[in-house]
Amino acid sequence: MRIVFMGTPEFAVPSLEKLCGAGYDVVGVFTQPDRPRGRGKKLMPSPVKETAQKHGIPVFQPEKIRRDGVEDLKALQPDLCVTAAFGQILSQEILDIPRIGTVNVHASLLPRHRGSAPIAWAILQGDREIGVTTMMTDRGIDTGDMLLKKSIPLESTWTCGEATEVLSRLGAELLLETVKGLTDGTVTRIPQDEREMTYDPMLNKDMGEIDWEASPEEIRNRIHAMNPWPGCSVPYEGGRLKLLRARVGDTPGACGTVTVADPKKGLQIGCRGGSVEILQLQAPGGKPMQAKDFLRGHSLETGRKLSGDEGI
RNA sequence: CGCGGGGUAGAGCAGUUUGGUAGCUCGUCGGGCUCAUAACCCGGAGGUCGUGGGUUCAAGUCCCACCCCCGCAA
Repeated sequence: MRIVFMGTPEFAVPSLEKLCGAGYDVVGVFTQPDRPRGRGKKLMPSPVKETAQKHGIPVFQPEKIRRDGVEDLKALQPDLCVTAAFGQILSQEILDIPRIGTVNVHASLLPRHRGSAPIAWAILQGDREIGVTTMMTDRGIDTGDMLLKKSIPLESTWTCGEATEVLSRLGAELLLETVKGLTDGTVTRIPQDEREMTYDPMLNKDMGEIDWEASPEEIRNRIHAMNPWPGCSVPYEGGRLKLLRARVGDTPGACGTVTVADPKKGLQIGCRGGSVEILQLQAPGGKPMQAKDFLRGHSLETGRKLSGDEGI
């Protein structure tokens, strides 16, 4: 079976690897064009491109596949297309090319969390379970019929980055099952219940703003959901102190004020109905570190307010 | 040449402007105190100050080059 894979970030890599490892004939890979990224503004290939090249698979990087990629895709004569966090919307013309159709790997339990940042939104909204769904891609955004679904409990310690890693592996397994089931006819298409669907917008920097009037759980969820991007931070000595990891604390105090700051006891900040303990943070110019390590070299006064422009 | 911050003991930092004995908090090791300790007291070990060169009587500090780490830009 001739498969064409479309994907871009790290999340899609295990799916591509699994297909190759299972012996499927991946005849081409579509991914986003190299973008200037990283320090020095160098042109960087996407993780999926690097993986494809490692396997010697031809790579196509149209700026807009529905405009510049149609002929290339037709020439590949795919039986099946697989998308995973590709980052481009497919036109009907594209969808009509593969004989069997196009399967998408989506990192949520559809119909909840349609959109491009499903994992972050699941964490942000306090979901107890997260998961992946494979589906037939159609012209809408994550609206197609579902094929297989797998869920796991969401650990309260997980950041979005960590959950993404776990789900990318789960998604790869599910994709393999789906492709198998699709070829031997054992999977069935299940329409999404539109009444239960939610569509979540892309993340932006403003979402890294912490409302200290929120509950400890809500604040922890936000910190974890925004890690690694866009990140939650508070003003600190002219820069920003990034808050990377947290848990519910045990030292209540006024919202947004430091209630504990000690190399041995850790760092806690008061919020509605309790406090949040900051476990891991990142100072300007520094690497991520444990909050207790940070406090060995920086002293924070208890009672200091860290909301607003003042910082800490 | 996109902009900026940084590299000093096991960890986190100060010291660099103005060159002159390597400091702080914590950890660690030994001793003491205590019913007890994330408590306290005493003592010790632990450092090529990122690398190479230069200036100087003298360089963590000034000059040049290089290496590495991090933030912003999605």
